[in-house]
Amino acid sequence: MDTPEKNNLNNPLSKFEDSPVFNYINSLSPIPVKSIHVTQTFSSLSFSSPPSVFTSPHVNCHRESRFLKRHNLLETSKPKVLSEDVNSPREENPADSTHTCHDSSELQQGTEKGISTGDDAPIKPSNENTTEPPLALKYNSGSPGYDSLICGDEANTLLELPVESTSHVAHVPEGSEKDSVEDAMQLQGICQTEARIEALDCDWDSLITEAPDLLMLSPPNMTEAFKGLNKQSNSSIRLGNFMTSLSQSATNDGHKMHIVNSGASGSEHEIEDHPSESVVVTDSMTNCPSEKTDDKLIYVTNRGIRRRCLDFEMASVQRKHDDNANPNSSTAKSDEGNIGSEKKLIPRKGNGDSRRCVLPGIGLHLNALANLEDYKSIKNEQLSSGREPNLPSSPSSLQRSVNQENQLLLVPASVERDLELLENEVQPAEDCTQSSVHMAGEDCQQNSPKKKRKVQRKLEPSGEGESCKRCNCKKSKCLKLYCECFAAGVYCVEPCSCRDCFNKPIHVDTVLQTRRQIESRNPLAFAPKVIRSSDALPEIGDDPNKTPASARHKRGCNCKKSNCLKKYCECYQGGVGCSISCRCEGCKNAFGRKDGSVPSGVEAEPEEETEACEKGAVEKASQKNEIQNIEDHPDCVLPITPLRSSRPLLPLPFSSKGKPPRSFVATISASGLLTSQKLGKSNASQSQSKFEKPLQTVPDDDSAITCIKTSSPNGKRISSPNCDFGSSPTRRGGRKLILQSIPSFPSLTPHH
DNA sequence: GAGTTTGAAACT
DNA sequence: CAGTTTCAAACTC
Repeated sequence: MDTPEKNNLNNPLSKFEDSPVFNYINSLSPIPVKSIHVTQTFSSLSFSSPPSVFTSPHVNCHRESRFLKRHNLLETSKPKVLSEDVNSPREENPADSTHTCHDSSELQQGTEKGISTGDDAPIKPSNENTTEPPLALKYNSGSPGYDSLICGDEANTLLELPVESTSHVAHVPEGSEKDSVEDAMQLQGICQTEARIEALDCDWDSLITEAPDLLMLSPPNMTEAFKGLNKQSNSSIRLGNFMTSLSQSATNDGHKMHIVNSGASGSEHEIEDHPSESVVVTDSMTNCPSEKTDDKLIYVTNRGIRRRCLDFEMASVQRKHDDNANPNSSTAKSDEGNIGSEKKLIPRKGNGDSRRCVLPGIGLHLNALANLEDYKSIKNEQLSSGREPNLPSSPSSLQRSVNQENQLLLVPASVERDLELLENEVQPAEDCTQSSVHMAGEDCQQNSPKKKRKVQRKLEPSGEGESCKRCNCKKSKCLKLYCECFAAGVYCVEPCSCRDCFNKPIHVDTVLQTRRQIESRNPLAFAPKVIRSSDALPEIGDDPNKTPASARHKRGCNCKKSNCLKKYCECYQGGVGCSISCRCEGCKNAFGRKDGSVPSGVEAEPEEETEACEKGAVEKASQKNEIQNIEDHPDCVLPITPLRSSRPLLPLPFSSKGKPPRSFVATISASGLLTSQKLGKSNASQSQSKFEKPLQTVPDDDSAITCIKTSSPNGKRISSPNCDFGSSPTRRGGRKLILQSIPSFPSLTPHH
């Protein structure tokens, strides 16, 4: 176990010197080759990737968090190791390497699900997020450990998040075994540098200008890293060149990744690839300044976007990034890099919307997410933080981070602190981040599960709750729709106070199976309950139902005592008005009554509308709605639901099929793959409007997809969310047909 | 924090 | 499909 990797590691260094990096640095255009490799690996991997039920964002986050922690630990403990000897780190942690090997082997062997077993071990830890020195050590130990972790986690993630995640994962685990190994080797050395570079990336311009200094100063490691890369020497000179190249590349592409990659070599290729893969995301990312700031961050964000799309995916991606970074080297550097990225990420969040962050759940509905930088950032954050990044929620934190970004570049330590703080705060919930995108942090921040929950609920009754899903299940084992996390397609996270929870990466198989069962029963079971479409307005107009709100509840509520004025009412909770499909009694939904009457002006925009009375409620609801929408309808919200994203994982298969169930779609979209598409139709506009960055995903599939599912297997009123928006709202009239025609299930269940 | 209410989810 | 039970969130005290 140890030996091979070690050997590889050692060799890599030499490789490092030899080709990629050096050449890269010298020439500046290294990207292509590696990136290509990466992509390939990804592709292979991605396909192979198993179906993860949800990739739980949480999981990913945890992992990431781990990474971060690990990184931190490493950094603190072994910052220089990498720099000194890229190889050494790997060697140092033979045990780790072994772990990695196992994981990787398992992953590879298991390819899809086999991983789960292997993953379990690794995953659990990751899930816990709790600081794990061991993990850190693993990572530190070198890429191997790192890889292992990654493999395990990633494997899960991969399984979960086939496509994007896979890509990331790919390099680590299987795929790119060779490549990965080499990359890892290189990465170790490079990673450190990259990490720093990334930090630098935060502000290329500034960095560039300052680069020399920064490199020299802030990143002593950088220099070291470079040395490591080069193995000594000329780091400064090369750095100078490197910097210039980077600056150029950064400016030009906006993909810092390239630069980094070039510098870093190997692992980074992946990054580049990712961007390409998650085109939308990447683009968005690139666009965002913040993105630039963090190469890795970008990666992560991209990944995150893809994922969160699925949070899971995101997490996986992030992991990969982290892994990539880690692998190399120095975990320490990698860690640093990660950290840096994270930090940066955080900042971005702060800067960007992220605060809002982050979206929840899986929510993960995520097309938009992909688009949204915020979403990305959020995801990244989440990932970095751990499962649930809390979303950094705290704006303050975000802001801090933002401000820090620059500082970070210069002053890593401070950044780290921030990151840690963020992590602590954030960890709670990915969902939050997502859901909260707007609300952001409110919820997420909470620490204790119960408290958090309550707090969140109080704070963010509607949206956030979802976004940061945290359940309190006692009997369902979190394997039923009763469980919000499960329903959202995300893994339960630490903040959850559930008992006997099986909704964890460790139990991926169980989760998937259960999910399948549920989907078999009701294909739309995991679809967003509330379909919002800003676009829907027209529909609304059309809709007799009157849902004032653009959005609607997929099934409609059945309230009898709450008058649809409390969260008991899913419509209300979702911030949408009741519609014809609702069977509620005495409907007084502030967002729109079943009869069509609009309570108080809610019609146009529930969120805005509700004002008066229920403003609070309404607002909350609206917020939730937004969140939900996002989650539920990736389309609408960017970030959307991690849930969806998580779902998407499952869907991946669907994707192949072509028409994932909405949930699937959502998830997919989140992941960046398909997601946007779905939304595209109905929600795209909305999402865009809100996020504006939206992927705008390609509508193609979406339309089809969206409509497709409307027919519910179960028969309860299911209108595909998408359809709903698009068609349904209008009501079923014509659209139902369409829905029927569409095979929602296939996409969903089929896979597994 | 404990208990109650509520309605969705699950079951029959 | 309808009725009942189970469940956990939402809510209240």
